[in-house]
Amino acid sequence: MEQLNELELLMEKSFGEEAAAPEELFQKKKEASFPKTILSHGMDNRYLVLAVNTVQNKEGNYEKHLIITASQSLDYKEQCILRSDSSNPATRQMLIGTVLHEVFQKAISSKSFTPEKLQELSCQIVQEIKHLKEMYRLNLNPDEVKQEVEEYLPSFSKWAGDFMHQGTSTDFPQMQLSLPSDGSSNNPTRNIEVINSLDIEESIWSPRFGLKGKIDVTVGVKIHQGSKTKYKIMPLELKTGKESNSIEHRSQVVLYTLLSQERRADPDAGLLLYLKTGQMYPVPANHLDKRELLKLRNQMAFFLLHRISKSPGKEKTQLTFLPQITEEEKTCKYCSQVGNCALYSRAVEQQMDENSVPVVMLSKIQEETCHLKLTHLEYFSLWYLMLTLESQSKDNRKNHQNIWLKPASEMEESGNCIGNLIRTEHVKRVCGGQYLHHFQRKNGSMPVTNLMAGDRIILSGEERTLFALSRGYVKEINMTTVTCLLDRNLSVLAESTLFRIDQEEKNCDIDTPLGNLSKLMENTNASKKLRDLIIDFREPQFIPYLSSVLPRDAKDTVANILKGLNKPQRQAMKKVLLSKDYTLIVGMPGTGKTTTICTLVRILYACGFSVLLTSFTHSAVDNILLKLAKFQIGFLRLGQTQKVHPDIQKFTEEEICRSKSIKCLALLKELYNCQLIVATTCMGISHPIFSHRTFDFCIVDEASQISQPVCLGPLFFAQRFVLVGDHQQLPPLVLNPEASALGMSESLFKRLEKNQNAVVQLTVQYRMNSKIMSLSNKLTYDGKLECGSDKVANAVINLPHFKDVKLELEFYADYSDNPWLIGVFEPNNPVCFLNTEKVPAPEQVEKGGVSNITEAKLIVFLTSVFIKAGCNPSDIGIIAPYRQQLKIINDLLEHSSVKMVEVNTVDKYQGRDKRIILVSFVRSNKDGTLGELLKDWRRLNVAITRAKHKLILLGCVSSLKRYPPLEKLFCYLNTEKLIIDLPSREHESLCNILGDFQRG
DNA sequence: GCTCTGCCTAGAGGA
Repeated sequence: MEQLNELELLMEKSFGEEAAAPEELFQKKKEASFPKTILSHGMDNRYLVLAVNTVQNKEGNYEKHLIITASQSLDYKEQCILRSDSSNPATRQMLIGTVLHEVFQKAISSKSFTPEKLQELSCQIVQEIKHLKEMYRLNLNPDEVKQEVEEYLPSFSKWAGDFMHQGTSTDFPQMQLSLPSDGSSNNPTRNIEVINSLDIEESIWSPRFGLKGKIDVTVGVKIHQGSKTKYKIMPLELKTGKESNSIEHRSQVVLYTLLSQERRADPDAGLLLYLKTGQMYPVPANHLDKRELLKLRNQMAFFLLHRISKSPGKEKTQLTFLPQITEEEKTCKYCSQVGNCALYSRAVEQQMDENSVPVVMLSKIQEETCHLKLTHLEYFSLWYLMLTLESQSKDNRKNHQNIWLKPASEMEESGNCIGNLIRTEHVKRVCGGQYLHHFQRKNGSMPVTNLMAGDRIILSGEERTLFALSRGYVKEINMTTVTCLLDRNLSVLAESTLFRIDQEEKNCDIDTPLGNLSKLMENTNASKKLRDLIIDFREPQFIPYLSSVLPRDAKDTVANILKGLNKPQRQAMKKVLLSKDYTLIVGMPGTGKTTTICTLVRILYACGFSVLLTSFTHSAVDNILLKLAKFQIGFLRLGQTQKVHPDIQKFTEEEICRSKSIKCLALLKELYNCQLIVATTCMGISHPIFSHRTFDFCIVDEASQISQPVCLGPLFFAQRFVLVGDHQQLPPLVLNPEASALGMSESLFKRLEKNQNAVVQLTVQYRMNSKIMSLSNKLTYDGKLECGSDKVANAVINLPHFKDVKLELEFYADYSDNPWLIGVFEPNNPVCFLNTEKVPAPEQVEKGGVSNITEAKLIVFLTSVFIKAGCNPSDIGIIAPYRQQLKIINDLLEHSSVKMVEVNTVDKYQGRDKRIILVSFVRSNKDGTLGELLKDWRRLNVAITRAKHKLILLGCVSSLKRYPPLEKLFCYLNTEKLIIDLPSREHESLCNILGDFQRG
């Protein structure tokens, strides 16, 4: 039964039929196995396999069903299901290994290895939520895990008794250890004494060797040789598996000695401790070994660095070949990456002949990939290439080298670093692996900085040797102190240590989308269905009659909920309920997407369906949940509590565990299984809940803004899915131009829209009045948008003091012959474009971005007038495509003491609205320079669909009409006579008025 | 040419 260890083991009582084994053979086996076997609980238990059946399960995966018995009389049998779970490489041994590491680390830190202490520690650690979560994932019984952990404990005590007792040098175990620094000395026998633990999980990055890692235990060791004693600080590596003292294990220790040199003197050697037996081996770090390991490291790095190449002559970028596939079948047999390796080889390298791949491996590749069509392989390689390109794009590769190379004082100028910090107050342990630290500037106050609460950071010492001590995030920052949650406790360092904090680079997560892509290619029913639908565009199917899906007792409730909806919304609900595969809901601007999703969830809930609710961002997920919470519908919100909306935090796993003080697996299971509705972001799908639960429906909001491999993630866990979005609004963000050209910004929503029978459009909108709505109807929606009611259609802005303001303005200047001001502020003119051509208002291009100071001044003037006329500042929104312009506008507003007016980019305003929107288009030049941003008609569509009652557009018509989308807009505005020219030098007179305004 | 959001992510063991 040895080989069962690598498989997920599931025991179920069963008295099912079994295939009979030949009687003779069976008798022999029975006699051979039973007499010697101890039939008890625990690790050494033995069973006899009576029959084996291979069965395909619901998900299409193959399982082995064994009938086994533990009794000689054969009257008590059990069924044992063996599942090879390739998508989930975590195993029981890994979990037990992790727990044992923690127990040992806690014991050595507290310098106590008494059986009582060890017992207490294992009890505590096994009960920690993070481990219970893994037990849930792996279907393990906590008692069994605890029992298995406890079997190691006597060896812990034995080890401590051998190496850590009080005594003379010769009392310690003798070991063969020749330290490289001793030269070729004669006698390699030493007595080894472990004094203490100096650090646990010490995290070291070594730019010098190009390595990083965490050292299990950093120990102080005395090496006795005769009367001589040497003191060394060494890495101690713990192993819980078989005592192999293998080349792999020893090499790992050698690498740790290299890391260790970044912080202190060369340890010359490290220690390898097998916790099963308490046996410890010294590992000398010989020069030649180090050199060979670094050579291997460099070969690996080479392949990782050159994942793509441009073929000579051609402009086309391609994925490069991976290192040659090994010829050893055995190595492949136990590799967790065989599937991916075969897939890459077949799809990317297209290696299908004996010249490029070892013959024995060809069949392996064939076996792993034969279920895939050419279209699937092409989809895989294209997305693999695009994801790789994107992950290598400039913004994602801001490397860590500055933290290492540049002093903090220099880095502070960028605003991403704070140096010269000392620790104040005590370090507070918040929970396992999170420590609250307070820092203060050693002399003086904090520098000007971009760092904000919630930012991920890297903490280093000012000294180079203390590079990247810990990672974490900023909890709070003010003029005098920074509070950080760090993954390590820094109180082990001297109090006078000077620290620096650097903002962590954004490393784009390529693992999740790649993992999803790989999963899409798996030979399971769920993946096959998604491949059919997504790659091969199989037509989505629908059930003809609602009666077959609606439970009778839910009909009234559903009918009631439907009452509150408009016609297209009801159609959407119906379509979803009838769907067997998927539905796409197009939510045009202002059509109540969030309300529609909320209603959809309520209906599905009433029917007893389970729903997985997701979106790319936390805020989009919470928007729906905030509405849902009002209807007394229960749900579980997964994800980090600190990222969740404060009103939703009480629904997070962490909060529920805390408030109900959940400390056992049974309660955790109940928590995971009790809600029909589970909500999380698309990236949150590695949660253990998804290794057991599937859902009737998966709803993805903002789907038109999510890239395909990310959007795919949650879809694996549901029978059918609903994508909600609008591809006429902004697409997924892609940084790399080549990836973008290859089609990376096409969302799954856009791709599947080809199947029109799956699409429902929400066309009735409740945001814009009819004049504002007409713009995007002409520009993008072909007149499909309609107002929800006359009230919506005719709504205008209310400016109670406008008459007074008008009088005041006329006091300064005569506007009778150029009444543009009235044109702008008149509530019955909901749309106008102010042309700055004659002013003029030229743009400024700097390295930080594009801006337009004249436009900014005009915008601020208009805003001030709206407020003076009685408009609530929080009803006004200012939009510009460029960050630099926002900065200038914000500065001017602050100068004019205008508060509560929200200034943001077009991209950030997607999904939001305001009563009044002012748009500054910024671009204005004579040389014809065009930026990329305004070329995208979807960005323009978003910009002009945010205002409810009044939309003021500001820019230079002659420059802007070079952009096709804007040209189309001007064409319409012209026919409606909505473009107003500003007179020459108008901004100067207005600025004077503004000054008087504020004084008055 | 200037738009930016998700991820706790190194190592826990197998042979």
